[in-house]
Amino acid sequence: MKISTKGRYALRLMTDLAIHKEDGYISIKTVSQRQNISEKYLEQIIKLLSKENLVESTRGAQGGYRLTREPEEYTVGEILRVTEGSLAPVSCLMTDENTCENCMDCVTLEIWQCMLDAVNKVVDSITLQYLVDKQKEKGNCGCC
Amino acid sequence: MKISTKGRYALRLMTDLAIHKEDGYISIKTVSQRQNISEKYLEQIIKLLSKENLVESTRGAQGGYRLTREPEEYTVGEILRVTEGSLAPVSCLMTDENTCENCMDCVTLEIWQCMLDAVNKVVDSITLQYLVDKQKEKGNCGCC
DNA sequence: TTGAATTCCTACTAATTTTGTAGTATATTA
DNA sequence: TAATATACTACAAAATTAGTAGGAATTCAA
Repeated sequence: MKISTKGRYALRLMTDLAIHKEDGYISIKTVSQRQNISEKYLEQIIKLLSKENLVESTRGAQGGYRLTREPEEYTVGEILRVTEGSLAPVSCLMTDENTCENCMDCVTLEIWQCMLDAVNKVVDSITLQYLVDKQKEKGNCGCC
Repeated sequence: MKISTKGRYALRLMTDLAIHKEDGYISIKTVSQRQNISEKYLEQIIKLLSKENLVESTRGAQGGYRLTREPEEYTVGEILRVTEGSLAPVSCLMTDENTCENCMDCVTLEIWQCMLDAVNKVVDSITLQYLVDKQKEKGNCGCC
Protein backbone atom coordinates (compact mmCIF):
# COMPACT_ATOMS: atom_id res chain seq x y z
CA MET A 1 0.00 0.00 0.00
CA LYS A 2 2.79 2.42 -0.79
CA ILE A 3 2.96 5.59 -2.84
CA SER A 4 6.03 5.22 -5.05
CA THR A 5 8.81 7.73 -5.61
CA LYS A 6 7.13 8.67 -8.86
CA GLY A 7 4.16 10.16 -7.08
CA ARG A 8 6.21 11.68 -4.30
CA TYR A 9 8.72 13.20 -6.70
CA ALA A 10 5.86 14.52 -8.81
CA LEU A 11 4.49 16.41 -5.82
CA ARG A 12 7.88 17.94 -5.12
CA LEU A 13 8.33 18.76 -8.77
CA MET A 14 4.95 20.44 -9.06
CA THR A 15 5.45 22.29 -5.80
CA ASP A 16 8.82 23.51 -7.03
CA LEU A 17 7.30 24.75 -10.29
CA ALA A 18 4.53 26.44 -8.33
CA ILE A 19 6.86 28.19 -5.92
CA HIS A 20 9.01 29.46 -8.78
CA LYS A 21 6.17 30.12 -11.17
CA GLU A 22 7.26 33.74 -11.70
CA ASP A 23 10.55 32.53 -13.19
CA GLY A 24 8.94 31.51 -16.49
CA TYR A 25 10.04 28.22 -18.00
CA ILE A 26 12.10 26.17 -15.59
CA SER A 27 14.43 23.42 -16.78
CA ILE A 28 14.46 19.90 -15.42
CA LYS A 29 18.10 20.45 -14.59
CA THR A 30 17.19 23.29 -12.26
CA VAL A 31 14.48 21.33 -10.49
CA SER A 32 16.77 18.33 -10.32
CA GLN A 33 19.40 20.38 -8.52
CA ARG A 34 16.97 22.12 -6.21
CA GLN A 35 15.15 18.94 -5.26
CA ASN A 36 18.12 16.62 -5.49
CA ILE A 37 16.35 14.14 -7.72
CA SER A 38 17.89 12.44 -10.76
CA GLU A 39 17.48 14.51 -13.90
CA LYS A 40 16.66 11.57 -16.13
CA TYR A 41 14.11 10.18 -13.74
CA LEU A 42 12.43 13.56 -13.37
CA GLU A 43 12.26 13.68 -17.15
CA GLN A 44 10.19 10.51 -17.17
CA ILE A 45 7.89 11.82 -14.50
CA ILE A 46 7.29 15.19 -16.06
CA LYS A 47 6.52 13.49 -19.37
CA LEU A 48 3.46 12.00 -17.67
CA LEU A 49 2.40 15.37 -16.33
CA SER A 50 3.03 17.01 -19.67
CA LYS A 51 1.02 14.41 -21.59
CA GLU A 52 -1.97 15.24 -19.41
CA ASN A 53 -1.39 18.97 -19.78
CA LEU A 54 -0.64 19.61 -16.14
CA VAL A 55 2.50 21.38 -17.35
CA GLU A 56 3.59 22.85 -20.66
CA SER A 57 7.05 23.02 -22.16
CA THR A 58 9.30 24.73 -24.65
CA ARG A 59 12.48 23.21 -25.98
CA GLY A 60 15.87 24.73 -26.47
CA ALA A 61 17.92 27.24 -24.58
CA GLN A 62 15.92 29.09 -21.93
CA GLY A 63 13.30 26.38 -22.35
CA GLY A 64 11.78 24.22 -19.68
CA TYR A 65 8.43 23.60 -18.07
CA ARG A 66 5.78 25.65 -16.35
CA LEU A 67 2.35 25.10 -14.88
CA THR A 68 -0.66 25.47 -17.16
CA ARG A 69 -2.94 26.68 -14.36
CA GLU A 70 -2.78 28.40 -11.02
CA PRO A 71 -1.54 26.28 -8.09
CA GLU A 72 -4.96 26.40 -6.40
CA GLU A 73 -6.42 24.72 -9.47
CA TYR A 74 -4.46 21.50 -9.04
CA THR A 75 -5.27 18.85 -6.47
CA VAL A 76 -2.79 16.43 -4.98
CA GLY A 77 -5.11 13.66 -6.13
CA GLU A 78 -4.87 14.72 -9.73
CA ILE A 79 -1.08 14.81 -9.63
CA LEU A 80 -0.84 11.45 -7.91
CA ARG A 81 -3.28 9.74 -10.26
CA VAL A 82 -1.42 10.98 -13.33
CA THR A 83 1.92 9.71 -12.04
CA GLU A 84 0.96 6.69 -9.93
CA GLY A 85 -1.96 5.55 -11.99
CA SER A 86 -5.27 4.95 -10.20
CA LEU A 87 -5.04 4.95 -6.42
CA ALA A 88 -7.28 1.87 -6.36
CA PRO A 89 -6.08 -0.88 -4.00
CA VAL A 90 -6.92 -3.61 -6.53
CA SER A 91 -6.63 -3.62 -10.30
CA CYS A 92 -10.27 -4.66 -10.72
CA LEU A 93 -11.17 -1.09 -9.79
CA MET A 94 -8.91 0.60 -12.28
CA THR A 95 -11.15 2.19 -14.84
CA ASP A 96 -8.81 1.85 -17.78
CA GLU A 97 -8.59 -1.92 -17.42
CA ASN A 98 -11.47 -4.07 -18.55
CA THR A 99 -13.27 -4.55 -15.29
CA CYS A 100 -13.53 -8.12 -14.09
CA GLU A 101 -17.06 -9.48 -14.62
CA ASN A 102 -17.00 -11.80 -11.63
CA CYS A 103 -16.03 -9.00 -9.30
CA MET A 104 -19.15 -6.98 -9.87
CA ASP A 105 -20.96 -9.13 -7.40
CA CYS A 106 -17.99 -9.73 -5.14
CA VAL A 107 -17.87 -9.08 -1.40
CA THR A 108 -14.43 -7.63 -1.15
CA LEU A 109 -14.80 -5.29 -4.10
CA GLU A 110 -17.07 -3.24 -1.84
CA ILE A 111 -14.25 -2.79 0.64
CA TRP A 112 -11.72 -1.74 -2.00
CA GLN A 113 -14.23 0.70 -3.45
CA CYS A 114 -14.74 2.30 -0.03
CA MET A 115 -10.99 2.52 0.45
CA LEU A 116 -10.53 4.14 -2.94
CA ASP A 117 -13.30 6.64 -2.25
CA ALA A 118 -11.78 7.53 1.11
CA VAL A 119 -8.30 7.99 -0.34
CA ASN A 120 -9.55 10.08 -3.25
CA LYS A 121 -11.57 12.24 -0.91
CA VAL A 122 -8.44 13.08 1.05
CA VAL A 123 -6.13 13.79 -1.84
CA ASP A 124 -8.74 15.65 -3.87
CA SER A 125 -9.33 18.05 -1.00
CA ILE A 126 -5.72 19.28 -0.96
CA THR A 127 -4.54 21.77 -3.55
CA LEU A 128 -1.06 22.41 -4.83
CA GLN A 129 -1.33 25.91 -3.37
CA TYR A 130 -1.74 24.34 0.06
CA LEU A 131 1.55 22.50 -0.44
CA VAL A 132 3.21 25.72 -1.52
CA ASP A 133 1.97 27.60 1.54
CA LYS A 134 2.96 24.87 3.97
CA GLN A 135 6.25 24.29 2.22
CA LYS A 136 7.21 27.89 2.79
CA GLU A 137 6.67 27.64 6.53
CA LYS A 138 7.64 24.04 7.16
CA GLY A 139 9.87 22.67 4.39
CA ASN A 140 10.03 19.21 2.89
CA CYS A 141 12.24 16.45 4.18
CA GLY A 142 12.60 14.82 0.76
CA CYS A 143 11.97 11.32 2.04
CA CYS A 144 8.20 11.22 2.01
CA MET B 1 -1.04 1.69 -3.92
CA LYS B 2 -2.05 -1.94 -4.11
CA ILE B 3 -3.15 -4.46 -1.55
CA SER B 4 -1.07 -7.56 -2.24
CA THR B 5 -2.26 -11.14 -2.55
CA LYS B 6 -1.10 -11.71 1.00
CA GLY B 7 -3.76 -9.42 2.38
CA ARG B 8 -6.44 -10.54 -0.04
CA TYR B 9 -5.75 -14.21 0.56
CA ALA B 10 -5.75 -13.57 4.30
CA LEU B 11 -9.27 -12.18 4.07
CA ARG B 12 -10.46 -15.20 2.12
CA LEU B 13 -8.67 -17.51 4.52
CA MET B 14 -10.20 -15.89 7.59
CA THR B 15 -13.63 -15.77 5.98
CA ASP B 16 -13.34 -19.46 5.14
CA LEU B 17 -12.38 -20.30 8.72
CA ALA B 18 -15.28 -18.18 9.97
CA ILE B 19 -17.84 -19.78 7.69
CA HIS B 20 -16.70 -23.25 8.70
CA LYS B 21 -16.02 -22.44 12.32
CA GLU B 22 -18.29 -25.25 13.53
CA ASP B 23 -16.00 -27.81 11.85
CA GLY B 24 -13.34 -27.48 14.56
CA TYR B 25 -9.74 -27.38 13.40
CA ILE B 26 -9.43 -26.90 9.66
CA SER B 27 -6.29 -27.82 7.76
CA ILE B 28 -4.47 -25.55 5.35
CA LYS B 29 -4.96 -28.24 2.74
CA THR B 30 -8.73 -27.96 3.06
CA VAL B 31 -8.73 -24.17 2.81
CA SER B 32 -6.26 -24.37 -0.06
CA GLN B 33 -8.62 -26.61 -2.00
CA ARG B 34 -11.74 -24.63 -1.18
CA GLN B 35 -10.15 -21.28 -2.00
CA ASN B 36 -7.87 -22.52 -4.73
CA ILE B 37 -4.79 -20.91 -3.22
CA SER B 38 -1.34 -22.53 -2.99
CA GLU B 39 -1.00 -24.59 0.18
CA LYS B 40 2.55 -23.48 0.88
CA TYR B 41 1.76 -19.83 0.37
CA LEU B 42 -1.26 -20.05 2.66
CA GLU B 43 1.02 -21.59 5.25
CA GLN B 44 3.18 -18.46 5.22
CA ILE B 45 0.18 -16.22 5.50
CA ILE B 46 -1.46 -18.07 8.34
CA LYS B 47 1.84 -18.07 10.20
CA LEU B 48 1.51 -14.29 10.43
CA LEU B 49 -2.04 -14.57 11.69
CA SER B 50 -1.07 -17.28 14.14
CA LYS B 51 1.85 -15.30 15.52
CA GLU B 52 -0.54 -12.49 16.37
CA ASN B 53 -3.06 -14.91 17.85
CA LEU B 54 -5.78 -14.25 15.31
CA VAL B 55 -5.92 -18.01 14.86
CA GLU B 56 -4.78 -20.99 16.91
CA SER B 57 -3.47 -24.32 15.73
CA THR B 58 -2.91 -27.94 16.61
CA ARG B 59 -0.51 -30.20 14.79
CA GLY B 60 -0.91 -33.72 13.62
CA ALA B 61 -3.80 -35.70 12.21
CA GLN B 62 -7.13 -33.93 12.60
CA GLY B 63 -5.13 -30.82 13.31
CA GLY B 64 -5.37 -27.45 11.65
CA TYR B 65 -6.36 -23.93 12.49
CA ARG B 66 -9.37 -22.16 13.95
CA LEU B 67 -10.35 -18.67 14.96
CA THR B 68 -9.56 -17.54 18.49
CA ARG B 69 -12.56 -15.21 18.67
CA GLU B 70 -15.98 -14.73 17.17
CA PRO B 71 -16.09 -13.37 13.61
CA GLU B 72 -17.67 -10.12 14.74
CA GLU B 73 -14.64 -9.49 16.92
CA TYR B 74 -12.22 -9.22 13.99
CA THR B 75 -11.96 -6.22 11.73
CA VAL B 76 -10.76 -6.29 8.15
CA GLY B 77 -8.21 -3.66 9.16
CA GLU B 78 -6.69 -5.89 11.77
CA ILE B 79 -6.34 -8.78 9.34
CA LEU B 80 -4.84 -6.59 6.63
CA ARG B 81 -2.37 -4.91 8.95
CA VAL B 82 -1.12 -8.24 10.28
CA THR B 83 -0.54 -9.62 6.79
CA GLU B 84 0.29 -6.53 4.74
CA GLY B 85 2.10 -4.61 7.43
CA SER B 86 0.99 -1.07 8.11
CA LEU B 87 -1.38 0.37 5.55
CA ALA B 88 0.65 3.59 5.59
CA PRO B 89 1.40 5.00 2.14
CA VAL B 90 4.97 5.90 3.14
CA SER B 91 7.42 4.06 5.36
CA CYS B 92 8.02 7.15 7.49
CA LEU B 93 4.59 6.52 9.00
CA MET B 94 5.18 2.90 9.90
CA THR B 95 5.34 2.79 13.65
CA ASP B 96 7.74 -0.14 13.89
CA GLU B 97 10.42 1.67 11.89
CA ASN B 98 12.43 4.40 13.52
CA THR B 99 10.46 7.39 12.41
CA CYS B 100 12.39 9.84 10.27
CA GLU B 101 13.29 12.93 12.29
CA ASN B 102 13.18 15.32 9.34
CA CYS B 103 9.70 14.23 8.41
CA MET B 104 8.11 15.35 11.63
CA ASP B 105 7.97 18.86 10.30
CA CYS B 106 7.35 17.87 6.69
CA VAL B 107 4.50 19.08 4.48
CA THR B 108 3.67 15.87 2.75
CA LEU B 109 3.70 13.74 5.86
CA GLU B 110 0.43 15.46 6.74
CA ILE B 111 -1.13 14.15 3.56
CA TRP B 112 0.06 10.61 4.07
CA GLN B 113 -1.19 10.70 7.64
CA CYS B 114 -4.65 11.78 6.47
CA MET B 115 -4.66 9.03 3.88
CA LEU B 116 -3.68 6.44 6.45
CA ASP B 117 -6.36 7.62 8.85
CA ALA B 118 -9.00 7.48 6.11
CA VAL B 119 -8.00 4.00 5.03
CA ASN B 120 -7.88 2.69 8.58
CA LYS B 121 -11.28 4.17 9.30
CA VAL B 122 -12.77 2.24 6.41
CA VAL B 123 -11.18 -1.12 7.12
CA ASP B 124 -11.63 -0.90 10.87
CA SER B 125 -15.35 -0.39 10.44
CA ILE B 126 -15.87 -3.72 8.66
CA THR B 127 -15.95 -6.94 10.66
CA LEU B 128 -15.18 -10.45 9.55
CA GLN B 129 -18.79 -11.31 10.29
CA TYR B 130 -19.85 -8.79 7.66
CA LEU B 131 -17.71 -10.61 5.10
CA VAL B 132 -19.25 -13.90 6.13
CA ASP B 133 -22.78 -12.57 5.75
CA LYS B 134 -22.14 -10.96 2.39
CA GLN B 135 -20.17 -13.94 1.17
CA LYS B 136 -23.13 -16.17 1.76
CA GLU B 137 -25.38 -14.07 -0.41
CA LYS B 138 -22.93 -12.76 -2.97
CA GLY B 139 -19.84 -14.95 -3.19
CA ASN B 140 -16.23 -14.04 -3.82
CA CYS B 141 -14.68 -13.84 -7.25
CA GLY B 142 -11.23 -14.75 -5.97
CA CYS B 143 -9.46 -12.05 -7.91
CA CYS B 144 -9.85 -9.14 -5.54
C1' DT C 1 24.68 30.48 -38.63
C1' DT C 2 26.56 27.97 -35.17
C1' DG C 3 26.93 26.29 -30.52
C1' DA C 4 24.91 25.63 -26.18
C1' DA C 5 20.87 24.45 -23.80
C1' DT C 6 16.99 21.99 -23.50
C1' DT C 7 13.03 18.82 -24.36
C1' DC C 8 11.69 14.41 -26.54
C1' DC C 9 12.16 9.59 -27.36
C1' DT C 10 13.65 4.75 -27.07
C1' DA C 11 16.09 1.35 -24.78
C1' DC C 12 18.37 -0.87 -21.23
C1' DT C 13 19.49 -2.20 -16.29
C1' DA C 14 19.90 -2.67 -11.33
C1' DA C 15 17.44 -3.26 -7.08
C1' DT C 16 13.57 -4.51 -4.59
C1' DT C 17 9.31 -6.65 -3.66
C1' DT C 18 5.91 -9.95 -4.55
C1' DT C 19 4.53 -14.45 -5.14
C1' DG C 20 5.38 -18.29 -4.70
C1' DT C 21 8.21 -23.58 -4.25
C1' DA C 22 10.85 -27.17 -1.90
C1' DG C 23 12.34 -29.89 1.69
C1' DT C 24 12.61 -31.35 6.23
C1' DA C 25 11.81 -31.50 11.25
C1' DT C 26 8.32 -31.89 14.72
C1' DA C 27 3.93 -33.09 16.76
C1' DT C 28 -0.57 -35.65 17.04
C1' DT C 29 -3.91 -39.11 16.45
C1' DA C 30 -6.03 -43.43 15.07
C1' DT D 1 3.71 -46.97 13.66
C1' DA D 2 1.81 -44.85 9.65
C1' DA D 3 -0.68 -41.04 8.12
C1' DT D 4 -1.66 -36.30 8.68
C1' DA D 5 -0.69 -31.84 10.06
C1' DT D 6 1.87 -27.73 11.50
C1' DA D 7 6.55 -25.32 11.96
C1' DC D 8 10.56 -23.74 10.08
C1' DT D 9 14.28 -22.46 6.81
C1' DA D 10 15.86 -21.60 2.49
C1' DC D 11 15.57 -20.78 -2.30
C1' DA D 12 13.65 -18.95 -6.82
C1' DA D 13 10.79 -17.01 -10.46
C1' DA D 14 8.15 -13.03 -11.87
C1' DA D 15 6.84 -8.45 -11.58
C1' DT D 16 7.47 -3.85 -10.32
C1' DT D 17 10.13 0.08 -9.02
C1' DA D 18 13.68 3.12 -9.63
C1' DG D 19 16.54 4.50 -12.08
C1' DT D 20 20.68 5.07 -16.45
C1' DA D 21 22.28 5.88 -21.12
C1' DG D 22 22.45 7.86 -25.48
C1' DG D 23 21.04 10.43 -29.06
C1' DA D 24 17.55 13.10 -32.09
C1' DA D 25 14.95 17.34 -32.48
C1' DT D 26 14.23 22.08 -31.30
C1' DT D 27 15.17 26.77 -29.76
C1' DC D 28 17.63 30.80 -28.43
C1' DA D 29 21.50 33.88 -28.21
C1' DA D 30 25.75 35.51 -29.63
